[in-house]
Amino acid sequence: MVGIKDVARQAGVSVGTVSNVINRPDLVSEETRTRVQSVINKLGYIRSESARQLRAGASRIVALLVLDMGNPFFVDVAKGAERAARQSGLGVMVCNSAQSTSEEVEYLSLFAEQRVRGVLVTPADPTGRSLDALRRQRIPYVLVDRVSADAAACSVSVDDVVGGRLAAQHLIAAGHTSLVYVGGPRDLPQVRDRRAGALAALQEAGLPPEALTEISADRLDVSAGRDAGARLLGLAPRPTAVFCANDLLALGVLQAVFAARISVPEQMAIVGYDDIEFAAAAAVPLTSVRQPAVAMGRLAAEMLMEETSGDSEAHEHRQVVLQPELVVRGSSLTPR
Amino acid sequence: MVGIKDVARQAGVSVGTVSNVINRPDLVSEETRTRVQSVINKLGYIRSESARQLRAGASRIVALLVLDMGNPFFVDVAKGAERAARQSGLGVMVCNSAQSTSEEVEYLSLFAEQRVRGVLVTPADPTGRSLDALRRQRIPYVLVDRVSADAAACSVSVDDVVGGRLAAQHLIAAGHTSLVYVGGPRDLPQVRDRRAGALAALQEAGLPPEALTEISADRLDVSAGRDAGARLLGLAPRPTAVFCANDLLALGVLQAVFAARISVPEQMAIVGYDDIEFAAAAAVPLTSVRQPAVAMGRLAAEMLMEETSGDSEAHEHRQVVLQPELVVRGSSLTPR
DNA sequence: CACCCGTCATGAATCGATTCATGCACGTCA
DNA sequence: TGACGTGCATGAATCGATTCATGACGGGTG
Repeated sequence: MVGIKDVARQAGVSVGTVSNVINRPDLVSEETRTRVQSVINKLGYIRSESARQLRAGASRIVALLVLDMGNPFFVDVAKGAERAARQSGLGVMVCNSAQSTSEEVEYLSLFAEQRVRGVLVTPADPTGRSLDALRRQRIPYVLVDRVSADAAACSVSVDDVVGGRLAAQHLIAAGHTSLVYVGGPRDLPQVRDRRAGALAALQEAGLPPEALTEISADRLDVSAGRDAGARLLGLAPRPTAVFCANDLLALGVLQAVFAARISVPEQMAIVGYDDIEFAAAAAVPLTSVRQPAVAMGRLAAEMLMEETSGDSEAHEHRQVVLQPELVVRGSSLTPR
Repeated sequence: MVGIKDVARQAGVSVGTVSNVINRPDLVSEETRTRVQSVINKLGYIRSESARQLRAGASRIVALLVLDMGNPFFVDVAKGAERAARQSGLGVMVCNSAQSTSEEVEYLSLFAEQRVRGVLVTPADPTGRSLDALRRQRIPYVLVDRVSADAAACSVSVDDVVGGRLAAQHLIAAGHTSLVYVGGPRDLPQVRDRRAGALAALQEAGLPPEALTEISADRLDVSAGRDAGARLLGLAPRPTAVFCANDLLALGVLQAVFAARISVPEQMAIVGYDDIEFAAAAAVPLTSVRQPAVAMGRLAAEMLMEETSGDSEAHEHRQVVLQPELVVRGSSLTPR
């Protein structure tokens, strides 16, 4: 493998000069620069990131750890983060904790070994303990889609209470006086907050808390949604309005409801959450609460870079909260 | 940041011994080992991957470069690759070329700088030129979902001609005598091969090549599918059978067809490709050609590790071709 | 007692790029 | 002419872990 020394020898200069050609070309005379450049091209020299990194102390990679790469919402977050990072010359390593605390811990220690520049993470560990490892190593991190409980880090999130309220208000305005919330694992703040928002909307409309029935799925994916849909259909009287903690669940529910030949939205209105592309593409387009996923990824990356670029003592952690937006589609239109 | 030297000093041993405790514990006496271990824990020492890597010459990371992370098919491939790599203690860096040759080139050079252990790639560049960079750097790579034209590398793919034939045979068996192929960018082999398979099936059934009408989408995603669906509806006479190059397109077509109040499958049968989870979750569950995506990712990673572990001279490149499978669902049931 | 062997620990050399104190050559100005 | 500055190039030191030749020590054997 050709290294900087080979280039230096071929070009008849010192290694320091080659390094300068690459990193501070203005310090090198025109003539030397072109000569060295041409040798670099001829030999196909590619500098070793590990050597650079070793010297510099930190890598040029930002890690992104998400809960579920099978959820297009996180794919969008990744897209936003990647774009922002690339603009600053950083690479992004996207990893999937699959909502498992142990996977999360393993990945975080992998990141620590890599001396990544920083980590963008939607934690799976409800205790937040797994992040201690990062703190001990002084690796900056930004919480994504989660508010930092103790303000120990920056965070970018979307107001899930508002989102839940928007969804429920919409259903209430359409005349529904009771609704079902299809949630997921209780320890996910997202799941809890969306429910809290829905409850608040009911209360504001003068409806009792009992107007909200909850069905709890054990994962947040389509097949869990199908199971939830089956349970939903077993309820008596049959619910007329359903709000799901995310679109994957909603699509599963939709499918189960369809299979039972119940028409949407006439007999049952369904609202999802995230507004993934497949929500609009469902045969009955899904009403959903849109989250600015790409923007969230971008902001998170930008905040991380802000933190790592300035001097770390002066840095003040920020909590950015974005607003969700209701997107009304066919699955919840007011029946005439 | 605490390094191996700090550990050595605290534990009263040499750096070499600390290294041995970590990497070859059997060479160290019980007593020393536990003492060093406890110092490691106390100080929170985490070894620097960059330093290891610099010495070792190659990193412990495998790169995966896919065409579209928005396509759940590639998410599954990533899942398979990740699982296999993790079992061998390797990390996976997943990146998205978004079908852009220039992005691809940038990422590949990033990988080269990182001295990744190897690359799993579904090339976007139709010329295959972008891979030369890897070859020059002697970075092993495995083609995913693509056959190596010149056998210059290993590859794992699925027989797309067979897949296309399966889809078309199914439609022909249901009584359709002409069909529309909704394809994508012509330079993607996947798109071409699936079409070729469909043509072959027509021929085998004694139907003329004109029985296949082609509509070409410019991307392989849902919104391109919607556009294609609109064009499809403009055809006269209206087609009764549609085969799409992937499920994203098919979902878009389905949506457009639904919006036009044409019933599926009674008035129009639709078959997709990939069998992503959302295919089954569509309100009219989509008939699709299933590809063993997770297995493909796993195999690709395994072949890469096989290539990198043995001595590279002895390695013989292999071309593994998997078989697709038709999954019949509601979108194509034979009308009674 | 001399010798050998096995078990452990040592510490210098190494990987490749960056950085910075040093110095050379040339030009300018007093 | 000597002093000084500027523009460039130099090469040794450095980052942190691994590796390996070396050697210390203790026990067993002839």
